[in-house]
Parts: sequence; structure tokens; C-alpha cells
Amino acid sequence: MRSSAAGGAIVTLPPRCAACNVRDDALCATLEDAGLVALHGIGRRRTMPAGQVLVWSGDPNAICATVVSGVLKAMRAGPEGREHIVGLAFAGDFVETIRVMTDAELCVYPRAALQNMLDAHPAMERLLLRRALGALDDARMWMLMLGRKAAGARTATFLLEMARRMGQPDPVRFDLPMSRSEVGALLGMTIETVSRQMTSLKRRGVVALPGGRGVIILDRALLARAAAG
Amino acid sequence: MRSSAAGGAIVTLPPRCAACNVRDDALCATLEDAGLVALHGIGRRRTMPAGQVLVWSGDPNAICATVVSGVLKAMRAGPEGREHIVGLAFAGDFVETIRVMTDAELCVYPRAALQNMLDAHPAMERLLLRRALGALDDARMWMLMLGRKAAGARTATFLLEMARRMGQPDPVRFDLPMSRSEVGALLGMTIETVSRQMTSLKRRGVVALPGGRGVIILDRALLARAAAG
DNA sequence: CGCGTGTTTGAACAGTGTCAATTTTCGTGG
DNA sequence: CCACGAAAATTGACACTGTTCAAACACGCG
Repeated sequence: MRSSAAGGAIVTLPPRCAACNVRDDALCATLEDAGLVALHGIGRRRTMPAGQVLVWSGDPNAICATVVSGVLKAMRAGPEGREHIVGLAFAGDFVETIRVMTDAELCVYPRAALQNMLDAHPAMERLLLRRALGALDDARMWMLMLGRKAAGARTATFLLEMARRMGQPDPVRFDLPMSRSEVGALLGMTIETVSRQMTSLKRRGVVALPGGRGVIILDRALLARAAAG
Repeated sequence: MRSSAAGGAIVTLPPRCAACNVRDDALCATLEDAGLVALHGIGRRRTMPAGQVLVWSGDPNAICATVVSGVLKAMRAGPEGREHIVGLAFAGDFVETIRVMTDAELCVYPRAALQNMLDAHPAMERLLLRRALGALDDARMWMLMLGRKAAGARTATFLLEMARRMGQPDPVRFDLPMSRSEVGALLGMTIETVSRQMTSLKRRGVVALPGGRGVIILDRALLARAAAG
């Protein structure tokens, strides 16, 4: 489309790229010909057999790749080694409804103005990317939990996570920022099941539940073990 | 920390920012003082009561915001209006195991070299960001499914999604790129349940299942209705 | 003090998981 | 091309977890 259109192009498009079927979908789509040549120079095309592991969890020398054909899977190891697929990659929106849960203060920026800021500050955009990847990581951890863990383990995991994020001064005592109904919506369970699991943890002496929202972790080790279940 | 350290600073840090408790965590962390002043100029701090809706799904004039205090929730509307929480935001990794599912070709780049490319081509980094946000969106859709949908609806959703992504030439007939066991790992169900749901769809005339991996969608409307479950 | 919302508790039921046996599919060698 | 064996998929019976429906309870507010 845009290769040596006006006739006088100096660069020669690598043949592999010129014929590539994901040329306009992949990262390469953002590059002009010269950039594409540069990118081609640092990369190699490899064919891999089914079943091969491309990246190991925690590998610091992780590689990045564009899928030209075939299907790849992203996995997570569950509690006892059982693997769970958390995403698929093939060759080739960001729309939610946000509602304030507790009273909150916000710094609000118009989208267009923020875009200008991003243009002027590449580091900002990079952080935004890191954040998005972090959120993706969270989402996949959640998927793993929803797909594999039972109600008790979900509840325990939830309490630990809330203790980590809500228990700022005191990591043992905190108030949940939401109702049982909202906890249910988050964990994919009914209000009744949430309540039963909470009561069960209370009866076993793992936590105390003062008032409607309060949580006191009495035995963190037990709670962690319940979360692994 | 880094405000007018060396004495001769020209810019004045907005008092709100100087005292901000998420100053070093939020997007602002990437900005030097001048940039912070600029960002402060385009934004306003707002206090919102619990329960208020900040962004509506599909709103084109979506706003971006940094949470200074409080807790927000990201929601998705389920099939019959029931909402499901898919994420939380508080004041203030990217590690998976990737395995090749089918034979595949890849363009592999060393991480460091790719980083250089990103530095030289801002548009590339922007696309990377968009991709990450897209993946996040996918992950949250999946969370919704895992949290709310029953086995039959999950299976139907999965088949529709695979038809969309695998049924390149023919949107009706395609081969699954994975075994029943892998489908189960993806949908958070056992092999047996996957098999039962598949058989059920076959018996009802919704799909045909030639061979071990083949899928033919006989009644897409029925399949879509099953996916809404 | 009573009312309403939200939470807890109980009992019956439906849906999945588990265990186990059978059938089908697919690759290999005859 | 057919036969064989291993791996995967299907099917059935049963236990168990979580949902549903319903009622009792606790707390905050007028």
C-alpha cells in the first residue's frame, strides 16, 4: 500500500515483510518503510512446533513476538500445579461503567488535554502502558480465581487482597468499602454464599467481623491457607 | 522530594500537588515540576459522593482521572441487566507462561532491541498501549463470563468467539485449535462438563461436531441465544 | 419505638465435579 | 489399505457445592 509508492523510494522492503499477512494488523502497522526495515533487522522469523514453551513465567530474558500464524495460549499455574488458560493469541475498547463506591476525591482531566500531555511526555505514556499491563495481570489473576477456586477460597483471597489495599495503617483491622452484595458481584457468588463463607471464617476463628463492614484478621496464616484451597 | 531542590527553581508547585498523597504513585510520578504544573492546569480536583456514576459505558467523551482517595468499581452489565464488578480502583507485571498451541510462525525480537524501537517510534508504543487496553477488555469480558455464566452459556460463548477468530474463510465451519482439556482450562470447567455441553448443543441441532476438533455452526441464532444464558 | 434496608440463617433443589467404564479418534506399523 | 494400540472424548452414576426461595434477625433512622 505505502511501500515505494511515489517511485523514488530508497529503502527496499524485506520480501518477508512485503508478503506478510499480518503486516497491517501487527505492531509493524505503525512503522513507515524505514522503520520496518530497522525492525526487521533486529528480529528473526521462527517456526515453532505445537507444544513448545516460548516464555517461562518469571523469565527475565523474556522475548517479544508477533504471531504470524497459529495460536498461542497464556497460562497460569493454579494452587497445586494445575494450569489454567487465561488468554489466547491469534495472528494479527476500553469501555466500562465506573461508579464511585465510597466517597472519593479525583483529579479529572479532559481526554483531549491528557492526550496532549502524553505526546509531550513519553515517560507518561510508558507508565500508562505499564499500568495497563499491571491491570491486565490483575484481571488474569482474577480469572484464575473465578475459574478454579471454590467459594471459600475466593472469599479468603478477597479478604487478603482487601487487607493489603485497605489496611493502610493497620494491616489487621480495616473496613470493607462495599456491601455483601457488591462482594458477591466481584467474586461471582450470591449474597447468601458470601455471608455463609464469612460466617464460616468467623466461626473458625480466622477473622472477626465487627459491625457490617469491619474485618479483623485473627489468624493470617489460616486465612492464607484458606485462600490457596 | 524533587520540587525546588537546588534552590533556584522557577516554577511553583501547586499546593494541592505538593501535599498530594499519591504524588509518587500516580501518573504524575513521571513528570518533572514543569510538566506537573501543566497537568495541573488542565485538570480539576473533584469530590464525589458514593454511588455516583463517573463514566457510562459507551460514552465517547470519557474522562480520565487519578484517584486521590476512596474506592471505585468497574462494572459490566450482565445478560439481564445484572451488574458484575470486574475491577477495583484504589488511591494511587506481566508474567505468564506462553506455550505454542498449534504449529506457528513468529517474528521474535530481543526485548532490549524492541525497547529501542519503542523509543524511536512513539506511535509504536501507543499501539502497544492500545493493545494492552484491548487485552484488558478481553480479560474483563472473560471474568464476567466466568463469574456469572453457567457451563452451557460459557461453551456457546466460546464457540462464537472461536468462530469469529478461527473461521477466517468460512465463518460457519472451522477447527478448534485445542483439545477438550484445554477448552476446560480456558472456561474453568472439567473435560467432562465441556463434553456434555458440546453434546447437548449437537443434540439440539445447534452445531455439528465432525471429528475431534471440527465445528460447524448450524443455527447461529440459537447459539447466540445459548451464549446469552 | 417501629420501620426499612441489609445481613444472616435454614431447607430444598439444580448444576458441576468426581470417579469409572466405554467408545471414538488418530497415528503407527503391518 | 487395513489393523492395532494409545490417547482423547464420551457417557453414566453419584456426591457435593452453590443457588434459590423463604424466613428470621440486626442495625440505623425517622
